[in-house]
Formats: sequence, structure tokens, C-alpha cells
Amino acid sequence: MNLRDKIINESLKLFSLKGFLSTSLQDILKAANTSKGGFYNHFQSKEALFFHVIDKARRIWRNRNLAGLDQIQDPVEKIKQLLENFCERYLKDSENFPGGCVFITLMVELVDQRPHLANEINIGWVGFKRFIQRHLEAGKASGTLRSNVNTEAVTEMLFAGILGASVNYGVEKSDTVLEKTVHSLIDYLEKLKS
Amino acid sequence: MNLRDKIINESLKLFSLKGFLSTSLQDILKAANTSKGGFYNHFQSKEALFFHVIDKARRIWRNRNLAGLDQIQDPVEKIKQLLENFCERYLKDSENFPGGCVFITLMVELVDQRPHLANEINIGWVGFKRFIQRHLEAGKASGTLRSNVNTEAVTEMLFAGILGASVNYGVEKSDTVLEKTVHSLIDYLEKLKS
DNA sequence: TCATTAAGACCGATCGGTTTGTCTTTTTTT
DNA sequence: AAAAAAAGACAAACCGATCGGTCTTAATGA
Repeated sequence: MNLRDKIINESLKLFSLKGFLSTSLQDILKAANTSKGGFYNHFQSKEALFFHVIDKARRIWRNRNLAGLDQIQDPVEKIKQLLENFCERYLKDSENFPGGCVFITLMVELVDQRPHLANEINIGWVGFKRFIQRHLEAGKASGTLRSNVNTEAVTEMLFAGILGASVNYGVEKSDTVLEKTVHSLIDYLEKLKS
Repeated sequence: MNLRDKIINESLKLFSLKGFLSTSLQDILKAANTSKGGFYNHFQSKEALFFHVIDKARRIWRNRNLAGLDQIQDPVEKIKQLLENFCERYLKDSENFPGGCVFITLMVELVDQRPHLANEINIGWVGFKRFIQRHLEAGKASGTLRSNVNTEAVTEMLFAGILGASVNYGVEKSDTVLEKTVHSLIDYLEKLKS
């Protein structure tokens, strides 16, 4: 693996553990086994690295969470599979994310300190919410969900549940608690069916 | 107000915005309009200050979230009121918590960097979960909730929902989104009644 | 007078970033 | 093909600023 990719991969791990501001350049150089010269030959600044790391994290997120969804027709079943994926294929990946979901660590740290960096993360969050709500609406249209379901409110709750489960998993590192939480979300979704 | 309390109050605000590690002593001194001499006269270290800030935050948390609960008999109604309080009396308090729930900001930052500080926050979280589950069990015992309700799973989901709603509120600062999320949680609770 | 309180100079360590220098690889020229 | 020149990669010294913390000194009030 070339140095550039190694720096991005190691930074991804460090950011998930310590965030962006608390990860020093020294930390990154040590993890990637290089020097400042090596770093600044590939990245023009620490902030520039941030965007490359987010890009990489997003690609992993999509690979893990959307796996197999195109084989499912029913939109509500798609969301259920996504919740399962989030749990089994994404959050538990301690290889890339030893500190839990990197987006949450970064967002909480940066939202009030580096708004322009936090905004880059928020773009993904908004897209994710739209994805959920679109499928809930499709579920209503196809008659799977009751017609009086407030898709926006349910979307916000599912999203909050996922966020909270991620935070809690970062604290407890308990697979069973994570599964219980996510299955309660799925249970709630089931109760909205007509 | 004496200097000691002023330092604690200003630190509480700063910690909710930037966390513990990213808040420098300079930030605190400037906000409290004092000097290093003034600070170290009252606190033996920055870490010592941390525990006093947590103590203050906990007192505020209890005042706001438990308000009026002793006037309610039904345990499920108590939890509903707690959810309302969390939303209306606690999270929206931008006076003490301009950056949203200080416990979450601190926990996400410290869990992998200062475990002994994160543990102090976790003590409160564990107590909060126990509080919820105890009342859910009481609701089951009194016949309010269905007998097949898995109180542990529901507790984890309510807790995750609250965490996630707080994170999201810190990002969006939207009262209506917060209310929709919390009311979905209450809606879920309603569906568990017998 | 004598504690108490607070100001700020100062300490070593570390921050992100720049610069300089060396070595290797690639490209151009003859 | 061989020599010369340019470009790229990486190491390490160095920069000013800031970090948490110590210590001396001066003001304040009982």
C-alpha cells in the first residue's frame, strides 16, 4: 500500500478514536510510520486530509450498509435490512473504526468548533435521512405501512435511535445491547404496518 | 457570584461547546475574567475542575428532568413526563448548555482518551437507565404495560433515542425536529400499553 | 499585621506547518 | 545508449504559538 493510502487509513482509525482536533499530526505520522516531509508531500494540510478521510469513510459506510438492499423489493424490508447491516456489518467493524462510528465522533467534536468541517459530515446525514423517509413513503404508497404514519417523525426517531445506539456502543462496546436497541427499532417499525 | 462558582459555570458552557480537552485553560480564564493565579487558587488542576463541572451539570440535569415527577403516580406517565422535561426544560436550555447536552459532548470525546473521566459520566448514564427500567417494570406490574414487554430492550431503545435526539439537536438546533423525535418515542411507549 | 486572593512571568512540552537537504526515479537531450 | 536535468519522495531540523502547570510578587481586606 502506498504512503498516501496508509496515511488515510491510519487517520480514519485515529479520528474514530480521538476525533480530528485531538489527533495530532505526530499521532498520524507515528501510526503511518512516516515523517512530516512524507505527509506534506501528499496532503497540503491537516484539514485537506480530513476531506479524504471522510471520503474513504463514506465509501465504507455505503458498502456495508447498503449490502444486499438491491435484492429486496419491499421498501420497509429494505430499511429493516439496513438496520441489520448497520449493526452487523458496519458498527462492529473495529478494524476501520476502533472507536465506533467515525462520523459521530467527528460531528460532536466539530459542530461548534469547525462548522465547515461538520457541514461536510452533515451532508451525508441529510442524505441518509432522505433515504429512510423516501422508503417509508414508498411503504405507505404500497400499503405496507398504515396511511396515518408520520414518515418524517418516524424517520427522525429511527435516525436518532441509530445515532444513540452508536454512541452507546462506543461507550459500552456491548454487542447484545446494540442488538437489543436495533431490534426494538425494528419492532417499532413492525407496529406501523397495516 | 464568587470566582470559584463563576469558573465552574463558564467551564460548563465551554465544555458543552468544545468538550474538555479542546477547552484550554486560557478559554476558561478569559470567560471567567480571571488569571492562572485566580484559577489555581480554587482548583488544583484542570482535571479537578472537571469533576466539579460534572457535579454541577448533574444537579441541573436532575432539577430539570425530574421536575414534577413526584406528582405523578403511574410509572409510565412518569417516563412520558421525563421525556417531555428532557425536551422542554433540559435540552433547550442554551444558557447553561449552549452546545447541547454536555454529557454527550464529553463522553464522545473522552471515552477513548480519558477513560477515568468518561467513567464518571457513565455512572450517571447507568443510573438513568436503571431509573427507566425500574419504572417500566413497575408499569408491567401494575398492568399498564403488556406483560410480554422486554423492559431491558425498551430501556435501551429509549436511552438510545434520547442520546440520538440530543446529538441531532446539537447539530440541527431544531426544536420541531427534537419534538417530533421525542413524541415518536412516546408514541412507541403508548403502543406497549395493554 | 497577616492571611487570602489574584496577576502574570515563566517553564518544558507539544501543536500545525515550513524549510532545507538527500536520495531515488523519471524525463529530456545529445 | 549515455549523460544531464528535472521531478518526486521522504527525513529531520526548525518556526512561532499555545498547551497545562508553577512560582514569585503585588494588592486586598480583616
